[in-house]
Amino acid sequence: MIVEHVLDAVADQRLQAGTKLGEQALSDLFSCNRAHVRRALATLAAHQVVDLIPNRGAFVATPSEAEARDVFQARRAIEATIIRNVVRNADAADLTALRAHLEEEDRVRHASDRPRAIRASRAFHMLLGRIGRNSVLENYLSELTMRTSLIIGLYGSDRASLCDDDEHSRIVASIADRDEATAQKLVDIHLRHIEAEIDFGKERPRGGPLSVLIQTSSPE
Amino acid sequence: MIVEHVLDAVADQRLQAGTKLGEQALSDLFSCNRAHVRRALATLAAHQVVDLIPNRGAFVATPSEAEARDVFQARRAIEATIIRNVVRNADAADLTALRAHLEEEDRVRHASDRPRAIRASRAFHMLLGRIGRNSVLENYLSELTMRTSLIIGLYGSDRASLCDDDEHSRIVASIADRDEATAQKLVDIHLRHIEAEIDFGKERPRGGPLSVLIQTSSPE
DNA sequence: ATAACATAAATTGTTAACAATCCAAACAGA
DNA sequence: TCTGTTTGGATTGTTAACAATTTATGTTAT
Repeated sequence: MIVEHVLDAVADQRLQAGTKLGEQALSDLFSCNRAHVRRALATLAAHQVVDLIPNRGAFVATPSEAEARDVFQARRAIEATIIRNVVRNADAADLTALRAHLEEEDRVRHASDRPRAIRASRAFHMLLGRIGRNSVLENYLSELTMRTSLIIGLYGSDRASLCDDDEHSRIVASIADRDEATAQKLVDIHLRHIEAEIDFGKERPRGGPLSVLIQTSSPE
Repeated sequence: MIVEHVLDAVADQRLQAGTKLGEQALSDLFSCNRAHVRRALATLAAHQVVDLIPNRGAFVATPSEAEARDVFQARRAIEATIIRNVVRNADAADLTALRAHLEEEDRVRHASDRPRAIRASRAFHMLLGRIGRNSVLENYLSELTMRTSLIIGLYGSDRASLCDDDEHSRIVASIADRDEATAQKLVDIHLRHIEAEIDFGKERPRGGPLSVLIQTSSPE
C-alpha cells in the first residue's frame, strides 16, 4: 500500500528523481512502523524505482542515459508484442474503453491540466497492457512506464512530458481495423518519438519534497 | 546474498515449487537475523519467485498454466530483441565465449550430469542476454528463465528439462554469420520447442526440503 | 475408527530499544 | 578566507522481546 502510493507519485512525476525517502519521514506520513517502510523500500528497490544505498538510505532512482536507452528499447520490445495481442484480443468493450480514454485525453489536454495529462498518457499505455491480457508483460510495462516518467522528469523538455494524442488515436484506429502491421509500426514510431524528445544534455535539478506523496492525486 | 542463493537454487531446480521458506529456517541456514531474511523474501516476492501469504509465510511460487504461457510469450518478445542486439554487437571475444559454452554444454551432456546440464542450458540464454548489452532486458530474462525453471519443474517431462544442444549451436552459427533474420527465427522456434515439451496435465508433487540451499551447487 | 474439539507448540507480525554510521554545523589554525 | 578537525544530532542498522495467528498434537465423544 505504501508501495502503491510511491509508485503513483513517481508515475505522475510528483516525486522527483533523487528525492530521499527517509524511513522516519515515510513512517510518519503513512503512520506505520519502520518495519513496514523497510519492506516497501525493498520491493521498490527490486523494481528499480528506488536506489538503496547502504548506511545512506533510499533515494528515488536517477536513471543514467545508458539506462534510459535500454528502457526505451525494452518498451519497444514489450509493447510490440502487447499491441499484437491487443489487435487480436480486443473485443467491443475494449474498443469502447479505448475510445473513452481518447476523449478523456482530449478533454484533459484542452484544460491544460499538466499533471493529469501525464497521468492520462501513461494510462493509455497501461490500458493497452491490460487489454493485451498477458500479466507478465503488463507488469513489466508498468515498471517501464514508471522509469520512463523518471527519465522524462530528468532529461525531458516541457513538451516531451506527454504523448501526442493524435498518435494515440491513430493507434486505436488501427486496432479497430485489426491491422496488426500498422498498429505495431505506429506504436514503435510513437515510442521513438517520445525518446527523441529527450535531451540528455541538460540534466534537471533532482531531489524534491516528499509531501507530494499524500497529495490528492487528482482522482478520476 | 541470501537472495542470490535462493535464486540459484530455483534456477538449478534444486528448490521445488511450493517449498516453504520459513524465516527461522533461513536465518539458521545463513546465520543471520530474521530482519535480513524478511527483506530478502520481500525482494524475491517482487520478482515473483516466491509467494508471500499473510500469516502463513513465504513459499516458492507455483506458476499456473496461464502464467506459464505468459512467461513463454514474454520470453519470445524479449529474447527476440536480445538476439538482434547480439547479432549486431557480438565481437570476436563474444563468439569465442559462445563457442566455449557450446563445448561445455556438449561435455556436460555426455557426462549425463543432469543438474549441471540444467545450469548450462540456462547459462546459454543468460550469456546471450549479457552479450546483448541491454541491462533491462538482461534482468527481465534472468527473472523469466528463473520462472521457466519452476514451470519445467512443475509440469515438464524429463527430457524437457534441458534445451536441445543442437539448436543452441545453430543459433551460434547464425550469430557468427550475422544473419539476423535466421537467428531470430531459430530463437523463436527454440523457445516454442521448450514450451511444447510441457504437459500441463500431470502436475508434479510440489514442496521439498530446503537443505539444498547450501548445496555445493557444482561450481565451474 | 473417525470426527470434532481443546490444548500446546511453532511461526509470523509488531514494537521498542540500542549500536553504528553518516551528515552538518561550529570551531580552530594557517 | 579557506582548510581541516571536532563535536552534536539525525538516520540507518541490528537485536531482542512480546503479541497474534496458525499449525500440530492429543483427547473425547459418537
